[in-house]
Amino acid sequence: MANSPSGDSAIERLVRILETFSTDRTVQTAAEIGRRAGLPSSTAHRIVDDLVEAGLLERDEHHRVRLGMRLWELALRGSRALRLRQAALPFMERVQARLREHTQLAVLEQDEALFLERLSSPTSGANITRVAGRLPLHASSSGLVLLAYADADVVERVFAKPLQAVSPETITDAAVLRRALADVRRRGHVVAPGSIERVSTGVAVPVRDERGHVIAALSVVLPRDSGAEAAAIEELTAASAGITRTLGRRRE
Amino acid sequence: MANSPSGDSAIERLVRILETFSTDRTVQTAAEIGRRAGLPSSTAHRIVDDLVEAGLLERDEHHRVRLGMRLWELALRGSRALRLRQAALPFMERVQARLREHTQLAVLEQDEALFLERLSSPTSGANITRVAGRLPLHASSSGLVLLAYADADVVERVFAKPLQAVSPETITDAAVLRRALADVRRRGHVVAPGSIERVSTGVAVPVRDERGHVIAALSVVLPRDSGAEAAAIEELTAASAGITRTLGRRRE
DNA sequence: GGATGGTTTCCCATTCATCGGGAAACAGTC
DNA sequence: GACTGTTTCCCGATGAATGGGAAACCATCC
Repeated sequence: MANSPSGDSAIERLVRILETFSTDRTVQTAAEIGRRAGLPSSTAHRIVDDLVEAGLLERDEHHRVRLGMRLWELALRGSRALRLRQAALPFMERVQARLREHTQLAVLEQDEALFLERLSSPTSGANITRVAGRLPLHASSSGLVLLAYADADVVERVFAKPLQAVSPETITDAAVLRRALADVRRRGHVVAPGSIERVSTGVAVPVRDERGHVIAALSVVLPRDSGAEAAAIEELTAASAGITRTLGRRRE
Repeated sequence: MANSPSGDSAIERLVRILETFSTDRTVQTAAEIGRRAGLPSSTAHRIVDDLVEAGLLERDEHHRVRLGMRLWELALRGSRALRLRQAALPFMERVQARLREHTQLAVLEQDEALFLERLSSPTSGANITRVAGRLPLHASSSGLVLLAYADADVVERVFAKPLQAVSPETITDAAVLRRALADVRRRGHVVAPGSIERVSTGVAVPVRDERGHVIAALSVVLPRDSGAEAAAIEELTAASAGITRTLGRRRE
């Protein structure tokens, strides 16, 4: 942009604006967006107007603004996320039907676990993960799986920073984490009690594409001492294989 | 932009670029994007680079480019589409489990029916709708429902243009369409045989938000003469009510 | 091997769209 | 009605984005 002392491109700016939205902040005024994105009020207004014009944002009855369906549509058409989600959903449903616990699909994105889909259990409690939400790689069963099969540079970056504790039982020691990752690779699954919440255990397995690359993690959250770990591993492994098979078949 | 004879804003341009992607065109070269979006090659390359930098696009092994997970994430956080989809999914699953036919959720977006979710039937045939796909309002059962409860200006715009036939049985006569819409409002559902495919019948009902506004259409696609219409209407109506109830409960 | 069609990268002078300060109109709210 | 926050408008200066062109880079095919 001309005359932008902030020194960022138009696109970075757009991303910053979109980032001001979140699950618990779905509507805001143009001024709020400006403040959060570090933009002068008049600039923020102009850009927001443009975005509304283009359909990426929508106005509600109070002239406030929220993410538009058109953005959703543009982001999904032909996205990897959609294809993977479509392939995975039927199998996730089966897992959910059998185990009746939170069932989740996550991918590695910018050194974090990004959750593409979740089927919630009506019985079981808190929802720690959310669709389009993120968790650190070392602090969730899905993350551990993704990290275990991740490229070397990702692993390096994760170990370069201190391992933040999410719960009292999060792995924060690098050596312990390395052993855990080796374990995942050896066993092909992970059982992580209390890594996020003390009362629950995450069980996760890798999901591979048609060429054998790990592209996602499939997981369930069990109550801490349900004793259902073995059954969960079995269900998840079967589902994972099914997803891979589906991905192999071109065009659903 | 400085020096842009095309006379369009940076955002329109971005939208045009994103629009070059589709379900059957998920990866392309920067040059292809430029051509499709009507941009000079050097400009296209620069913008694509920026988008990759920002994570909105991703490169594959051949330096070609596709929609990025980050875009997906940004588009979903707090979007209306996500919330609605989340609320609807369990009910859609139930419908699908009972009827074993394609089950779909669509919203009105820019005078067309935009499909937010679909659960496919393993038994039943072709997939006419796709997640993030669109259909004309007058040529699908979902569309008819959405149109029946749409704002006057939408209706006006639809009737302003000639009604394109999608299949031999698509409603193309304005008077017939008006009667059909009145029917939908009176009955609270629609049964549309052959509007898209000769061999199938669409059955759709409106989905209302907590305040009673119609915000979506829920539909199933039945084989033409299955005789399951009545059962479908009943299932869909129950599901629709369930979705409304779920939406009423704040924060899932 | 080398010729070919396409893609990508780099360079650079021009230009006009973007930026943002400020002030006034416009809500909502207490 | 006074107040606080939001939105809309205006406008001059600035420099970032533009796009033409040429060269480097790849595949692929003959």
